[in-house]
Amino acid sequence: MSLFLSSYENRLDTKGRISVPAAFRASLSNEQFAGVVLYRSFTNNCIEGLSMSRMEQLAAATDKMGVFDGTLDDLSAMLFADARPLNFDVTGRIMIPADLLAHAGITDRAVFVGRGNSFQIWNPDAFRQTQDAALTRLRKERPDFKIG
Amino acid sequence: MSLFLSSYENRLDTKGRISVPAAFRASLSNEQFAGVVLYRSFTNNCIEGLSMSRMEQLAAATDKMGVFDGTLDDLSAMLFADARPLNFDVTGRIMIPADLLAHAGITDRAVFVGRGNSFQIWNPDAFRQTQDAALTRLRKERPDFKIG
DNA sequence: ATATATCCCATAAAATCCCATAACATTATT
DNA sequence: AATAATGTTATGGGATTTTATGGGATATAT
Repeated sequence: MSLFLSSYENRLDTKGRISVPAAFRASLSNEQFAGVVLYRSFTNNCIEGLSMSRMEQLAAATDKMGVFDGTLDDLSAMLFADARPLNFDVTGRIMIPADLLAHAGITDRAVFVGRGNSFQIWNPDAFRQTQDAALTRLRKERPDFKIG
Repeated sequence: MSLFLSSYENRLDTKGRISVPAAFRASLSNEQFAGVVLYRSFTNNCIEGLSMSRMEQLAAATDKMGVFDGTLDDLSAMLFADARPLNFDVTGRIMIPADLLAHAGITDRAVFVGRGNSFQIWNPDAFRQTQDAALTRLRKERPDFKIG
């Protein structure tokens, strides 16, 4: 599975459509389902994005351990209930549902943010703030960190 | 995995392209992805460079934390969001994005600096200064240390 | 019927391909 | 040792393709 890397800011048009970055589409090119799965982040004011196959992988994983873990069960139930499969149109755009946009505070612009095996969609300003905060936190907590 | 060694100064052309040193390309020749991954150094005014396979290793390491608990490490989150996968063109050049160039203060020339498993890209003058400073510091801290 | 979504095509900007040439280094030749 | 020959690498620039975005027309649903 190829990774989602980097960040791309795109704009929503008057019809509410937005291009999924070409690089992300490339990461999804071997997928059965030509599109993405989105859901509201539990932890941030942003939208979480996955490939359909990763969604299936999650279902399999919860299946295995889920029955005994109440919290996990709740989480995955929520996730599956909230998840929206969205097809690309011919030019690689999607229409993000209004409630997801509201949850992320997105109006006319959005940043697609790579997270390795998944990605997020943010309001550009909110994202910058969160990034700055994370960097500050990192510098404080481990001033000597290296990427090895 | 082969190493990145030595330093090479190359120039950016009018389109912003720059040749990745042939020796570095050779180190990457058995990679799936024909290119490099660049990101802004957290600690220096320079650009960090990695192979894609190294990026994938990192993703695999952080993946266990996963989707449900949302605890993807600050560090890896920042890294994935900032990392730019850049393909070589036919002659082994890449286009370094403008924000990375700005971060490193690079305009028309850049030095590729081997760092073993990774490499860095510097403004030539900034690199020389940093090198000199490091040498002075070393001499002071260990007066008995010999240069070669 | 009215709103909502999908298909289709158009366009400008940016990235990439492709070929040509210049610089360099290495080897061979006198 | 000096010079010529060769192959590799770096750089330059025109042509082509990709990508993001816009909008009209057609379909679908409430």
